[in-house]
Amino acid sequence: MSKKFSFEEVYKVVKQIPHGKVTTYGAIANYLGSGKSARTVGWAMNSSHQYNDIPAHRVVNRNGCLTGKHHFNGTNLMKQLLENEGMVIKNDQIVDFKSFFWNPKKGLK
DNA sequence: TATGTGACATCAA
DNA sequence: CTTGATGCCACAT
Repeated sequence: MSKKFSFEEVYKVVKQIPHGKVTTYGAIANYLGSGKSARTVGWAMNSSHQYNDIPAHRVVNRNGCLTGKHHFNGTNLMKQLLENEGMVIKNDQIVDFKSFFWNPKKGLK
């Protein structure tokens, strides 16, 4: 049941991420119907730079690693934002990531 | 129309 | 446990 999706769909989901929670590219892709298009989701984030309502810092890879921090303003901006949301970052990785994980299927229902 | 790309995910050794 | 290689899909040129 593979389904196609647009970047706009990705943005919509990312914008729905609750404060203090995070999700993964794969989860978004799976929620949109294409579990194998996680890369495309990441690419959508890349384009999200031209927007200002996309909390891309709440989207990380499956390991909870801040993969996209290099694409932010500098280096520690993403980390600061996540810490500001109430989580702890260690070695560019979210501590107890699964506890902060937010599933789009449950969140949006 | 075809080719290249990328902030991932998963498997094998 | 760590590292390397492969598959995958939507978008830009």
